[in-house]
Amino acid sequence: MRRKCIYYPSRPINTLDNMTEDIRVRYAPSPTGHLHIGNARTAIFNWLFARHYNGQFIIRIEDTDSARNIADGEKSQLDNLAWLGLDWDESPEKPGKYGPYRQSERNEQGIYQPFIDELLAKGMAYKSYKTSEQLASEREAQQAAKQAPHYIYEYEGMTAEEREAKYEEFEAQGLKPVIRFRVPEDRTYAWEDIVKGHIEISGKEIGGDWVIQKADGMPTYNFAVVIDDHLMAISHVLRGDDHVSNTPKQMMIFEALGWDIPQFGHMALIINGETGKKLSKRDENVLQFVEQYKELGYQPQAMVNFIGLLGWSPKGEDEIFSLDEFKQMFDETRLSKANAKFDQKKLEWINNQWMRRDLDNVMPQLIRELVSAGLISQSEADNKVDWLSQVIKVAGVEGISYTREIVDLVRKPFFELNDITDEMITYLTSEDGRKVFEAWETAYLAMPETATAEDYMNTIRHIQSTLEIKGRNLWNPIRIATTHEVQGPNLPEMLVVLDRSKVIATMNQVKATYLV
RNA sequence: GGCGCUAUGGUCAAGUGGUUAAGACGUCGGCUUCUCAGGCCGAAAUCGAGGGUUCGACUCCCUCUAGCGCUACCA
Repeated sequence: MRRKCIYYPSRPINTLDNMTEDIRVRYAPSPTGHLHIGNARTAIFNWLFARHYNGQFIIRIEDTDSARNIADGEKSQLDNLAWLGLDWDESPEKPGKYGPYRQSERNEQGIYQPFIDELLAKGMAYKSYKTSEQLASEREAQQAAKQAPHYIYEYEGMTAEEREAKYEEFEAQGLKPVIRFRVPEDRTYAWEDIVKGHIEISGKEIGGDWVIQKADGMPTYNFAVVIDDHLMAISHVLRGDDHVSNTPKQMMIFEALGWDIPQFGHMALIINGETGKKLSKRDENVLQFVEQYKELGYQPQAMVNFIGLLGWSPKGEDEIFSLDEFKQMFDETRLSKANAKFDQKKLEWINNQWMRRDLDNVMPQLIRELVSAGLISQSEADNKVDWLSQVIKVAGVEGISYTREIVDLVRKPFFELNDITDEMITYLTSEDGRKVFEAWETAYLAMPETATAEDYMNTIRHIQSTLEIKGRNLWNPIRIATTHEVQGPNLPEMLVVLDRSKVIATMNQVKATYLV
């Protein structure tokens, strides 16, 4: 059964605000790449959980696989988290009293070794010298026999002394051991999951004795997590569904060491809409990384808004929320149990909403897009901020999904002119076209530079009534003469923004080329 | 194969025995008497299937099916 109350250590946290100081959650990425959408989601929900209950949010780097760590992985992750608006109480750069915050450093300091030794001494773990070839052939044999892969304990029936003797024998052969945990298969591991309710898994289903320390001396993930979560006083673990089957392994270590077990919550996964599978870093067809969205000009608030609604729903009907609003509303019982497809269209819509809501703040970014697209130089842009923001508004920012899209919207006719097509020539040189052009040219030249969109509209309406020409036959010749386009934003508004001398030059050019 | 989890429209989802089954994205249609964008209005679901329980089931139970996850000296 799901319940709103989370017990830690044994009291409902919602009833007493001053009890919430015990809440400590963590985001624990491995620095193998940039911040993935899925990881961002885990981080955001952990942050929300911590902040909603006035708890602490800490970041721990799980870099026990040195082969997979990449140079700037950690920095990039943290930078992107900060960009999203998250903050944290403890991290490698902001050590608290539970440091260090990188598992590699914790290992160097010998934090894990005493617990490995303790388990060894208690006979709950042992040294295993099987080679990867042996392991592979055992597994193959099991699969061939249609059995579930299961580790085969090599010291069955031996006394401790006999086992020690074996160790020496293997060592003499120059073999390096890993440490395996002796899994109690008669136990059932059960917990009340914060999102999924009651879950239980039999010790028999673990797959047998698993490695807690690798041959290189590094602890494995499932072991280090337990040690660190305990030592760092983590009270709640909110993570992806894909960790459900790790949970019993971790529980047995907590138990073996005599420690309290944190509350677990396993969130449904984000899946790829096309493949239906867990969103994977290898899916090239979906933008996977927060950084990619940032580069296209998605707003951090929009990313948070979108992710916050993926696998979680608020009570009312609103859809646009800030991080702070999510924090106020957060309720772990509203976390969805079913996987959610990543819907890029919805993200686009949410980002559009945020850009419009926050247009003044987004404007500098929009202008920067024009500079990086080479439409205008930086110095010129600096001098024409007001004009550029008018152009951007007239061109239709209201319709774009992310800032990068403004470039193509604004390019023509504000920075370049289209070629005149045959269709345009037809509009221009028709009988109506010639009349309209002449009337328009006269009217426009008579108008002051300060004319408003309304003035231009009135002028065009006036031509409509005197010439009795309307619709495209009226508008297109004017559009073509001034912008070389037959479609685009509202013409009167464009005319306000367009440089008058350029418009006149364009009109003269059109006239000389097609209307003499 | 085994174990675990999940199942409301194309998508995100509300819904906890009696509702016309919310809302949003997307799609389609109409209007906004130049186009595009925007705005406004409107349309579309036998609640995975089959059995029960009940006066009554999207809601409870059982079975099936499907999907996903895990099954490493990765995390």
